[in-house]
Amino acid sequence: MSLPFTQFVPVKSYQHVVEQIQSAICNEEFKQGDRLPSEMKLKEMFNTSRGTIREALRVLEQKGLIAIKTGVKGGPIIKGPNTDAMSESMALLIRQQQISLEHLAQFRELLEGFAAEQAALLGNSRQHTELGDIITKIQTHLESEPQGWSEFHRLDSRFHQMVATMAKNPLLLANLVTIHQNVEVYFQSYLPFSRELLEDDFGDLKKIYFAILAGDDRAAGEYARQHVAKFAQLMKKHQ
Amino acid sequence: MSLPFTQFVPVKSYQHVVEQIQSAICNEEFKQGDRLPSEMKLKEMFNTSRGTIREALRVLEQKGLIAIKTGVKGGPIIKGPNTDAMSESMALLIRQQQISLEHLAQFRELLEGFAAEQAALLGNSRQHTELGDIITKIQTHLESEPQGWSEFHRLDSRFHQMVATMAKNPLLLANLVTIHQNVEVYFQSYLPFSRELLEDDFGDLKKIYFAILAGDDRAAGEYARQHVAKFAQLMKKHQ
DNA sequence: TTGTTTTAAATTGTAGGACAGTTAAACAGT
DNA sequence: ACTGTTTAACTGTCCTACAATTTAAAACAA
Repeated sequence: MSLPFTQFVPVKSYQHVVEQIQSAICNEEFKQGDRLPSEMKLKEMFNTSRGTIREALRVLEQKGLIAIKTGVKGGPIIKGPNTDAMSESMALLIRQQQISLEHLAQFRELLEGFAAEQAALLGNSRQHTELGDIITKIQTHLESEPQGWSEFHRLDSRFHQMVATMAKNPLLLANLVTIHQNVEVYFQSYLPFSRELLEDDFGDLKKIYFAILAGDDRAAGEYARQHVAKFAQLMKKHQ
Repeated sequence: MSLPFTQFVPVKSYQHVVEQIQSAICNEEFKQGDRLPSEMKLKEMFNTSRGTIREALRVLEQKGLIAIKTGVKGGPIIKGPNTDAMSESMALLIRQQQISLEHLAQFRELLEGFAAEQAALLGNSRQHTELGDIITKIQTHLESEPQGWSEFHRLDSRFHQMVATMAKNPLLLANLVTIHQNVEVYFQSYLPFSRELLEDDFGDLKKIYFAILAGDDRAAGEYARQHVAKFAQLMKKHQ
């Protein structure tokens, strides 16, 4: 027996504030960098107390929608769309041991492979040039006898992000960026630096790059998947 | 020239509170359902004001770590690990970037296909039974001459969620749940109800179910992808 | 004029107090 | 055994006050 009644959930007033501001942001009534009114003004606009406004702002901040600056000409500032909140919630799940390195690697392999395939099919020549530039920069970096991962990581991230961008699906891009940010933590703590590994990694990227350039989606996807799988294996071994 | 100095970011006191409570939760010093001390007690434990504690609790709530109950024996309650925050942030990104039906459908096809493959490989017999139960329930529902989508949707969601669960990757599950929720909006507004479609849809689910039962990952994945693609096509036509 | 220091004003950060609203549990009356 | 009442432990909301931070303007010095 199920009556068509739903539970009565009292809505707290800070939630009204959150919802209205969030809607306004999603409807693009603010541009990135715009300042929201100060707490005092918001308090009057919503006819509520400053405490309530502050609770709402904390929530919006946590959602990655605004940042807050102190001082004159400070206040709540609209942030553009970003993966901060997604990345943080994923990081939290990893800390709570709900997501393991294997889970991350498996999901990444799926997405990275697909992204490379799509990039091979959809990439335009301007993007091919841009991808080539990154490859050249890595080459130059390699010739400078680097002693650590950090600079390589930056360029590697840019490469993968460019590939994901070429795949022209923002959902795919957002997920890959988020995963990348979280994998990096493992990377830095479990993989000791070695010249050999660096060159091996660069070799993989080159293979992916040329396959994309040739429009060979099957090969690009396969190389990308192998690349991700290989490094996941390595990290697991060192863990 | 880059000196090894980093900018000084003043840490707000509510963040100390958030970090300490978050660490305690991640270190499993609380069990799911445990009550945190009341705002008054926390205020004294952290030697701060109630407002600061409340801001911290709002953040923890937003992160999906606690829920708050009013009244005596109420207060902040520890939630178990969950993907609420991740789903919400992903949903927000979808809203903000106005991600199209095509993007959603493409991504869903990729994930749903993989999930079905993995479910065929990893599903245990208890899960097979559970999936069968859902199929039976849909069968019963069909025989009751339904006049709208709503009940079918509920069962369809459960089916797909069960498949994703069987794939044993929480990232995949969180993504699929979120996408499902967001696709549903399109579904409800663009697809007029029809008995024929309902039966067609049910036929697809049955094919996926039997492939999973047989452990045939290739077939399960292929059917799942076809299923998603077909409905995306239909919605696009009616749009 | 130009560069530096001081001052003022806008705005968030923190603290404290008051009271209303909500709820579980104990108690009382039938 | 059921119903209503009281109590106490909580959160929800509002208010006020002052400290800390930052920009901009004003005053001052070279």
